[in-house]
Amino acid sequence: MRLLDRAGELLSAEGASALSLRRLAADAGTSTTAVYSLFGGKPALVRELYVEAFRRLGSHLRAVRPTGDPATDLVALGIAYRESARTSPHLYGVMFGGAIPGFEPDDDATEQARAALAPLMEVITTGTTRGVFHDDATTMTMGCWGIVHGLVSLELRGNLPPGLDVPAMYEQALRAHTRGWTVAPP
Amino acid sequence: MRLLDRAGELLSAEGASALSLRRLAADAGTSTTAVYSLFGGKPALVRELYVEAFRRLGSHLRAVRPTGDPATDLVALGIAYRESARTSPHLYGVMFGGAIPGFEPDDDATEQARAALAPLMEVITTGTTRGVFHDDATTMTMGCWGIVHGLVSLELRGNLPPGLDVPAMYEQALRAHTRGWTVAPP
DNA sequence: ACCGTTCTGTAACACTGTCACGGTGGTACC
DNA sequence: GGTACCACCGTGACAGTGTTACAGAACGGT
Repeated sequence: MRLLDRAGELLSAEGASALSLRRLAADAGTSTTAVYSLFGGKPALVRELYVEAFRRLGSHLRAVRPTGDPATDLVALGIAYRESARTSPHLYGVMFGGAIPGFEPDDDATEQARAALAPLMEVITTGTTRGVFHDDATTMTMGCWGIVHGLVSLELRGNLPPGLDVPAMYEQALRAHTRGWTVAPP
Repeated sequence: MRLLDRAGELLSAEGASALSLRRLAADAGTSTTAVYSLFGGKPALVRELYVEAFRRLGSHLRAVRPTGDPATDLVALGIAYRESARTSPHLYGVMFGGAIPGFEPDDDATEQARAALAPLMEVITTGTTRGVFHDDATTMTMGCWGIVHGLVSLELRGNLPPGLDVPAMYEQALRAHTRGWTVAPP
């Protein structure tokens, strides 16, 4: 599907506001109607980009091989998450930022989005069964996703203070966060 | 300024896509040109909403009185942050979600945004001087902002799994996170 | 009273997403 | 081979959007 590929390129290169149906149709050598007959409208086309972006994120996360130590695996997963987001920030904006107005992911799409976090969930469950982590696995998974997504989102939007060594701060924050789940709650 | 108030109401009530200059001008009993003579365009008007939203967030955070224990203060600040975001999710989308296309905060606006986190920074610096926390204060502040913003953002976008007890999970994640900064790194 | 500045409204321009209409291509069936 | 069907496509229109040039209107200073 050339339309979808070109849409991804256009989005990654020039942002969400450059992704117009007319421009997309002209670049793909077709007309705007093709988007409606093939997908059903612009939100439906963006939905495909949405699930494709999460699929790509999932494969990035699946590429980190567990070392056996869940704590270091968590940090490695977080770094892979950040790298995946930084390779195409506009795609990350589609995933979480509501970059395209009028697009809200349906339940099936959000389910596929959550499925991208399977490697994270696996590392955490093995950690809890081994007694390295002490809390509920789902709760801890959300905590890890939260800090990773939060820091990446703040970085991409320019909310971090200028002159900050982001990779060092990021890794340090990830280490501290995982440390918080390894010690037993009082 | 009636235009600004109405813009905030319109945004909070019906979302970013309902905030059109014509609708706004008709509601305020004026014309779209007023937005250009008074602000300089729609992005400039949204900029005012942006700094106002962060001012409101800052006052919410400043309303929590420190108890003397930095760890519990951090959790209280996180809960206040979440409540402030949930009272007007669309405003939160303007702050972080890029809800209005074409609006990017300038350096001055992002500086005012960062200033809203002053209460968080204060609690952390007092914690580090007392020896409760062991890392760099700025790094830890970003970590706290990251997990809080990340979890709130995921919740507002519907990315958390259905049926999850969000307040309980949120507080537990915050406690684990602060615990990670209280123990000394190995 | 005059002028200059500032604000306002009207109307237009260049866009956008969306859809009804007519046509075109390929495929399945007799 | 001929034909009916159906999915797809392009043209053109409609209703919106942000933006701005231009013509008045209100205001204050000289």
